[in-house]
Amino acid sequence: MKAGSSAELTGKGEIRRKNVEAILCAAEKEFVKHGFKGTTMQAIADQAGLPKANLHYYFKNKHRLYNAVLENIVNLWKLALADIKVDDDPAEVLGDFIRKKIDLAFSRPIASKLFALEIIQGAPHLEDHLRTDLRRWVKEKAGIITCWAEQGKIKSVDPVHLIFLIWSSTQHYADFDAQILTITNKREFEQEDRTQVTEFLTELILTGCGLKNPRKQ
Amino acid sequence: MKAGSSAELTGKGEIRRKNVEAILCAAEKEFVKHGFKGTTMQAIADQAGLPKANLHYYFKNKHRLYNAVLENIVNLWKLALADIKVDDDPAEVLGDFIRKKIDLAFSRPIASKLFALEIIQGAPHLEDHLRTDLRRWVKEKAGIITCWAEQGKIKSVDPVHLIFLIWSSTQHYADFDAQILTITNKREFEQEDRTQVTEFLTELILTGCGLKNPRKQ
DNA sequence: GTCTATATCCGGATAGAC
DNA sequence: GTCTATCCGGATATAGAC
Repeated sequence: MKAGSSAELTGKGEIRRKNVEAILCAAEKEFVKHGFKGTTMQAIADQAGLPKANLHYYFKNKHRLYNAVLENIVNLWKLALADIKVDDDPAEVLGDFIRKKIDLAFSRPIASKLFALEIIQGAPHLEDHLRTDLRRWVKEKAGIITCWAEQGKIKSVDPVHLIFLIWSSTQHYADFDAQILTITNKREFEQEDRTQVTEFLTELILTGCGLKNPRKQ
Repeated sequence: MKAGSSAELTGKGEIRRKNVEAILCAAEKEFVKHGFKGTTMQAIADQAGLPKANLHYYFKNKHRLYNAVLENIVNLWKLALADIKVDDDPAEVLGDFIRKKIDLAFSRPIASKLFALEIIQGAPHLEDHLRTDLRRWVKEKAGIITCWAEQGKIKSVDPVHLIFLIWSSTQHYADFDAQILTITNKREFEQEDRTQVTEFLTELILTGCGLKNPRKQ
């Protein structure tokens, strides 16, 4: 059968898609556990249930595979960067932002961890994204928060540190889950925990900004 | 000359102390950059300015060396766990705690990062510390915060999540420094940044707890 | 106590059979 | 398109000279 044929329903494209998916998923897990250098192609192959040579067939080398994993994660992040306008209500917007970040942390903890790992190790593969996309976004949003302060809609707080606070406090539940679960003596998070964290952070941060939580009572 | 002799002023103990110190310091840096598996003894030796075989002389193997590094870090953490009493003033105590954590983050960023790395990767070497020391500490302190709430000294917030919030928001400045510096377009933190972060977090978190910042104006 | 030289093993990558 | 067998560089650890 010739390569590239699309005669069959479950054609080669389908197998490829499934294999690539399995490899990316396995790679994410392994890279989090042992970092880029510490992860072996063999371990990823085992996780994915494929022979090692197939990984090289689909991705050429370890670096390309790693970059593919990271790219997926950066895209997730971009989706979570809410679009805020000056006319919006501060309490609503900040609340939404907190909720969105918590959802990401609880639904994709491994992606969150790999992102954190990269930053901790000096962001060697993410420098571009940080310097362009993220920096622009922070500048824009900080400007809007400053406007709100000038209009008396929000207490005058440093907007950039406020953004960092929301990032750090929400991401913590993904990155440090091992610590949190051990300390609270749980095996894994439940829906209840997610709700509780959302309420706690929304309430405390909004109050800290001199805002009223619109969802409270 | 016999081993164990202490005849000389700069005796063998002194050389040992200096070498061990250099190795531990170099190891901390390398382990953060590449994780446990990804770090090579050769890289640590180069960093420390010693031949590789000396590392094995002082530490026997890679695992022992890693554990020695971690032990130092856990001790740092224990020192930062403030001792709180029910009769203390909540605003003073929480402010002190925030300040202490920020000082640790800014003065020992690499130690902070290695600790974070361990937790993110599932805390394989720290489980004991988390389950015993840390869990006990959190339980105790949470109890005190609950007492404060019952006495009306502080708004009724979830004490455990409040502790996590202080940990995450302060540690963020060490662990994510690459992201923060890139976004704010700086080369490194200055004393001014440290002060600003302290004031921002103290003010926002205390306000969020319904407390007045005793150091403000 | 220090360091060179080396034994042994493992990981990334590929050649080539199927 | 898939997988086995293999090459080669590099890592841990140690033996043994100094």
